[in-house]
Parts: sequence; structure tokens; C-alpha cells
Amino acid sequence: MADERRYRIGEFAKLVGLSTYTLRYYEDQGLIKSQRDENGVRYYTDLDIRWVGFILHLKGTGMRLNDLKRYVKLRAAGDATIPARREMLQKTKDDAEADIAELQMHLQVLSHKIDWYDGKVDHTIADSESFHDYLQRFNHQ
Amino acid sequence: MADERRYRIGEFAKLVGLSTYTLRYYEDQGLIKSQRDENGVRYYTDLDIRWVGFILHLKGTGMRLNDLKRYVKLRAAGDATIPARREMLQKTKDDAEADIAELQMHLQVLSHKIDWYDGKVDHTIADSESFHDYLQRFNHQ
DNA sequence: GGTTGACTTAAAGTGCACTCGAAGGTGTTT
DNA sequence: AAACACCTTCGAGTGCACTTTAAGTCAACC
Repeated sequence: MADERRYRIGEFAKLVGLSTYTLRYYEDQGLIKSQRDENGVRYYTDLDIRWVGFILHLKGTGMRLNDLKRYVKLRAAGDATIPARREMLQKTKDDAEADIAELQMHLQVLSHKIDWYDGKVDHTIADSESFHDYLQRFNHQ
Repeated sequence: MADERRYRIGEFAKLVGLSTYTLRYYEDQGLIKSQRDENGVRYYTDLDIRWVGFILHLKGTGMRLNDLKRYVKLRAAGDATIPARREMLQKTKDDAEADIAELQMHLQVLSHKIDWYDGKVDHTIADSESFHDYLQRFNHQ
């Protein structure tokens, strides 16, 4: 209720960690709204901080601007779109989890390579053993 | 040793999951090498499959082309660069792990939002409770 | 002998998400 | 009165990693 505190774009930008350029760009794109004072100068409130924060969580999970726009439109269309929004978030979540799984798979190879380098340096791995052969050791099952 | 089997670029592209364009581009950039037959046509061997596979693991963990180029140069410079290469991989690994941690943090908020939607739909969360308030429940400690 | 797949260089195009600048304006602070 | 922060439109620039095209040549397969 009490959104007394008003932030102009410069201050707001610092609070949310975006540039003023980006804030205007997001507004153009329909992702965020701002209010205007009597001189036409944008201002934001604490509610806007929360909203931008949430947008950044969505972006942080890999959601694209286009999907974000779609989400915002659904939101504006009222509670009837909650199931659709839920589905969007679920898909985003599933995708992100798949990305993490893939990333971790790549990371595992990378970790083995680091170990292999260490083995080469301290001679606990034979000079003759290639990384490919070394990797085979871990590919049982 | 026995790298009898030769793959021309089209076949090789399918094997490694890259386009022929990309393979030539990577060769331009110095990331991969190819051999040539008597007509000047590129061919690759099983060793090249492994190498591209490894490159893709590195890319998969978020390594940039420029860093990949640097890595390849170090590799070409011999065993003396193993510590430097190891460091590159370690940094890539650390960065990727930081990325995952951040991603998971964002995912957690997203999961809560999904739960919140579910709570709204089945009325186990009061109509009056905002997501922001709901989130506070999980921010103790 | 036509289709397919390869070759070359160099340049332009794509997609995403900003990021910046020009040019001219208003209002507040020092 | 200058400096500063904001406003507008809108087009151009950035960075990354490809992706495609053009235009011409060459060789193998059916």
C-alpha cells in the first residue's frame, strides 16, 4: 500500500543493477512500467523493485525477452492466465534443470582432465596414457 | 595409432554434430586441423573426433572461442604449458560452478513462484498473500 | 553426364540483448 | 549560470558465434 518512496531512473537503476538505458529499453518492450511526475519524469516505487527483481530471476533462469513479454501479457490479462503462466515457469524450470545437468556432464570431463594434468605432473599417470584412455577408466557402466 | 578411417567434412560434421560451415570456421580460427587428400579435400580421423569432442566439452562449460584459441596455442607449445592449461581449465570450472550456483538460486525463486501459483489455484494460499510475502516465509536465516 | 559434395576467399547476414549517441528540450541543484 | 539529471525519437553500434552467399572449380558416383 504505502509506496511513498519514489525513485528516479538513475537511483532505481543502481538499486536494481541495470543501466538507465536498459530500464528504458525494458519499458519500450513492455516488461516494466514507470509512473511520471508532474514534469513527465519517470519514477519507480518499491513495488517496481520487486517486479524487476522477479524479472531478473526469470532472466537468470534463461528465459528470453520474448517469453518474458508473453509472460507479462498473460499477467496483465488477469488471474485466468495463472495456469498458462505456471506452465511457462515450469517449462523454464525444466529447461534450466536440463541445462544444469548438461553443464555438469561437461564439467565432469573437465574435472577429469584437470586430474589427468595433475597425474602427468606428479607422474602418478603414465606418460604413455592418453586422456582418452584415462577417461575410459570412469566410463564403466 | 591406427587412424585408418578417413572422414570427409560432411560425414565428420554429422559425427560431431557441427555444420560443415562451423568446422571450416573452427579451422580458420585455429581450433581444429584437418588433413588433405591428393585432391586437396579435407579429411578427419578418429583422433579428430576425440579432439572436437573435447572442444565441445570445453565450450559446453562456457569457455569462449578466444580462450579456446589460447588453450590450443598452449597445447601446441608442448608439455611445459601444462600448468597454464590446467589453470585455464580450473578457472573455467570455477566459473561454471559459480554459474550453476546462481542458476540454482534463481531456480529456487521460480520454484516458489510455481508453488505459489498452485497454492492460489487450490486456495491453500490466501488470496491476499502476495508472492513477495509468501517468499518471506522461506527467507528465515 | 548430371547430381552431389567438396574446394577457395571474402564479405554480408543473423539473432540476441543490449548500449550508445545525436540533437534538442525541461527542471533542479550548486 | 553552469552542471546535472532527466526527457524524446530513432537509428546505429557492439559482441559473440556462427551462418550463408557468391562465384567459380574440381572430382567421384550412378
